[in-house]
Amino acid sequence: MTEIPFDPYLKACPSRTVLDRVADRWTVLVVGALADGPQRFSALAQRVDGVSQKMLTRTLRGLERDGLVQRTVHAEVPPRVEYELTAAGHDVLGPLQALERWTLDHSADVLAAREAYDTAHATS
Amino acid sequence: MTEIPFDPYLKACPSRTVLDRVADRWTVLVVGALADGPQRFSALAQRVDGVSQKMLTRTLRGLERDGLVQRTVHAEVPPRVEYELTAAGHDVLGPLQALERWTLDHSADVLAAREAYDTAHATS
DNA sequence: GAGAGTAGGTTTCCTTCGGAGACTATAGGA
DNA sequence: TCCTATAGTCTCCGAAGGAAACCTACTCTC
Repeated sequence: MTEIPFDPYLKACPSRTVLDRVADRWTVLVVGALADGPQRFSALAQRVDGVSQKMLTRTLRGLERDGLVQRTVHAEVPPRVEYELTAAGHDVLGPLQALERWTLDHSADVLAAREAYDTAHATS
Repeated sequence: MTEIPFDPYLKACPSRTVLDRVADRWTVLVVGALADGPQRFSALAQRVDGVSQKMLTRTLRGLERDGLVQRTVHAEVPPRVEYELTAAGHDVLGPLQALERWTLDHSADVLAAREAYDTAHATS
């Protein structure tokens, strides 16, 4: 088989577009929110505070397109749509939750560093 | 001590801004490029193909402000500036490289899923 | 049978972000 | 005197993201 060395450091490499999907703030939060199991659109909108409907829709569509999320429409009234992680989606959960955990563990440090930096670089 | 439960799922939580820094495509690539050791600005610009000078500068400044990168100016002519990861920067390297590795390992699957999706949803 | 409610979007408008490319400061060398 | 090299900054413009109104389909209430 042909050896295609994916390299996201190259602008033109398709893997760059994959990285773009995954290294995104809404992706991290939405996939993280789906870790507990299937969720409805409105439940996700509540859980991921501050996401606009447009961006939630776009993020979910993107994840569905990339095979990370399964979208299921239940033909009821009012309609019910459920999103859940696919096998590939569970795969990416590991790295993304690692990122999320790092954020939790180091937020205090980072915020302190910011304050120190801003103090040191204040327009005197 | 006061218990401040950081939660990036909340819009107003400061940890959201930390996640924004770290869940960013340029951050992933720049920190990844610094994994091999100190790098000069121009070396980073070459390694991270497609990054504009503006975004490279902004990303590095942000990482410096957050205490993840150390910036060292050598007073020479022409000037020489070196960037290297701090201890905290090495900490975040783990999750970020995990993401990068996932991207490498799953790009083919994701690209295939995209093609399948686009075929299925083509405007007929 | 007119109007309201509900879920999951889509559309519109406006602000902000990101990219391309020109411009800057500095000092040694031709 | 002019050129070069480095690490940026500045300016302009198009694209992305956020807020909020609108849409659809059906069902329930009055």
